[in-house]
Amino acid sequence: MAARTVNRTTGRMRPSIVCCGAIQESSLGDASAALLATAFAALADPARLKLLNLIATAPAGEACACDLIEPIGKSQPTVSHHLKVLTGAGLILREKRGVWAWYRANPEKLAQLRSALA
Amino acid sequence: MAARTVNRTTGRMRPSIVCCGAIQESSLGDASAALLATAFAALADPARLKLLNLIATAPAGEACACDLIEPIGKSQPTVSHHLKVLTGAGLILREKRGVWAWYRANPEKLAQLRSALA
DNA sequence: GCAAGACATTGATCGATGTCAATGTCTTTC
DNA sequence: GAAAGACATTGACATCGATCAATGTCTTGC
Repeated sequence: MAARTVNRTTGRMRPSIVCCGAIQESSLGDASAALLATAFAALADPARLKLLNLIATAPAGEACACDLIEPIGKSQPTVSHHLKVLTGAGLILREKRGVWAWYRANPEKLAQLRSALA
Repeated sequence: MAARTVNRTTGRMRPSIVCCGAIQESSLGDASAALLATAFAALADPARLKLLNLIATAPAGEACACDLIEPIGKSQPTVSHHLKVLTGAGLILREKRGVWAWYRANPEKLAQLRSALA
């Protein structure tokens, strides 16, 4: 198992870290597997997928927490919990503005997970 | 919420079904969210990510179950359970050949999940 | 500073899930 | 057909996670 592999198309060296093509990478390590599993676990819930969808498709690319409770159909603490899980996984970013909390999607993290499935 | 959207690059109509760009799609439905959540749940475990990695990087693109127990470091029933979860999610395909069970990755399903994160 | 409102946190409950020992079901071989 | 071996299934247990009511912590207006 090589610590580094050569990208066949670019010819450049590609370090065998978590961020790229984890499934196709040789010998996925314990730490990498745990990190990826946590990220995918954040997506393994219908309510969180809906939240991420609502946030990603919101006008101006951001959504207020106050507008996310009704469409989810769960209690305010439950929605807050799910938003915390998504934030903790790095899938969404939180910004407190006055009394309100605004969330927007994190494209880099989504791209990272996408490439992990390559 | 539009039932159909137009792909900006191709100009062709794109049906708003589960398979493509679920996160960016408007109003993710209950059924779609549940299906996607199940698929991501199958990836939300380090042992299963390692199994998928081992299978995807195996010579000839397939791996025998007998070769997957030792690298995972779990009991045989546990590994069998994880393989069943991955198979049930459609991420890997099972073929029984004589006494042995051979597994290979399902590229279509992986591509489907990748595009759901777009 | 007090009341109101927006989120977050806590504590409790209950179902889902990872794990393994024991056992079952096939297939192959002698 | 009996024995051996490869996986799968079952049952039991412990842990994790989703959910909500109650409560806490801020910020904003008055």
